[in-house]
Amino acid sequence: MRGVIHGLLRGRWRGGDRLTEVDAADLFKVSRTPVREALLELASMGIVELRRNCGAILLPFGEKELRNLYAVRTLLETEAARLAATRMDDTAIDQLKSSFTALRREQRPDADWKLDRELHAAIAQAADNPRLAGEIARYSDLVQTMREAVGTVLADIHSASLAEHLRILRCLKQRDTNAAAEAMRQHLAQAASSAVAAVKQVGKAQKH
Amino acid sequence: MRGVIHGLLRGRWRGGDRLTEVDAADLFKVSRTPVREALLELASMGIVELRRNCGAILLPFGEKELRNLYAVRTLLETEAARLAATRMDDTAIDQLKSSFTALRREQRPDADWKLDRELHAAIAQAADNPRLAGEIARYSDLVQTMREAVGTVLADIHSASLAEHLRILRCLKQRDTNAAAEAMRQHLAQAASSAVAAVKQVGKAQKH
DNA sequence: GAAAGATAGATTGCATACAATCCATCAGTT
DNA sequence: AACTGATGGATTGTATGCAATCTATCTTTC
Repeated sequence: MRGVIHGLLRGRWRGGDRLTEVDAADLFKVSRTPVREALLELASMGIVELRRNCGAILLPFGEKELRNLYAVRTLLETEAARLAATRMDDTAIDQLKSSFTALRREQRPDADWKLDRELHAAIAQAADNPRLAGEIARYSDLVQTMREAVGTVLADIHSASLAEHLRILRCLKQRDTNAAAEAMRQHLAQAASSAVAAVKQVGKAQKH
Repeated sequence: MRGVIHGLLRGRWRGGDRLTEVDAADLFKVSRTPVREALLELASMGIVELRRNCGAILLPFGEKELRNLYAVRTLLETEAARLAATRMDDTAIDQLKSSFTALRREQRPDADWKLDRELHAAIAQAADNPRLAGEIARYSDLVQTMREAVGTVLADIHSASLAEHLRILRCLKQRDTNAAAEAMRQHLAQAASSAVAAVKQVGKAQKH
């Protein structure tokens, strides 16, 4: 039950909090079985640590952890961008480019994330390495999960992202591998900074 | 039940084979519950694909998939080596070096893999990014699982690995980030070639 | 003959009960 | 007073039954 996963985090569990299977089951009005599977998935995503007969403890998630996460994500996605620069076909690039320019006209903030995810997925796909694409998708899901867990503060994509996206697409179109990788790196650095800022804001809010 | 995971593969399931939960449960004389969790873990490792009401299908695993896997692994581990070159402390490096030279004298082939895993784990640890270390451990486990699944053919570590290990340690000691990353890359390239050769051998053997 | 619908079988998703394991506390002994 | 062993509570690991869902085949209708 995927809802359980998000639910587990939407509440404000602080890092180090301990949650047993029965507690979680009671909390979400389901049996232990789906909770158990949800916890296993959360553990595989590195969000909780499962300790035998001790319950699941929610790992701390602050600036340091966020930067570590984005470090790995950057590693994966810059490589994908590098590979995509030689392998992605022009029609896919043009299609995405027009999607982004269309988005700019419409000004729909909620569609930003969707298109962002589409771009990253398309690049991962073009890298022609399903395993790499799978890892990228995993991290995309992870970020999405954390975003929902932290709340709406992270909902706004940073304003410069559109320009960054277009720059990535331009590099891909020009078949410039190094430039594409660098553009992706900078895009993710911006995203990381934005996420860190949001987490800090939430941290402050929780103290009040 | 981790035994189930290995057992699922130790048999010769060819890529595309379909296995339902009840079949697996009967096969290993356990109930569906642990089988289910094992399949979920296998799916998270990208070894099987879970299709609703269709059973788990074992993904094909040939040369292409192996090279894709090692491409991701190389990405993770070269970065770890790069980071470790500046952060790993001398005592840890020296300790590993002496372990390897001691191993050379003893000539115990079964201890090779263990020490190899220790080296990679130590470097991952030294990178000071628990998430990166976690991913590296995940891939180490994955390779180990595949190794056991394919059989004893992959059991022999390639002969040049000792020299490669020592070279990595030398680069780390010299705090040469680029050299350490390059040494790790070459080491993994060798390992990949060795694994590919073994898989091909098994493929031939299965045809007879 | 082809397509749409129904029906039966198969398969997974969830709930509950039970067994095994672990941890902490407390009593007893030196 | 410190250490060892036992005991009870808590927590996870596993088994089993039932409900929901999907797939494939067969039937019916046009």
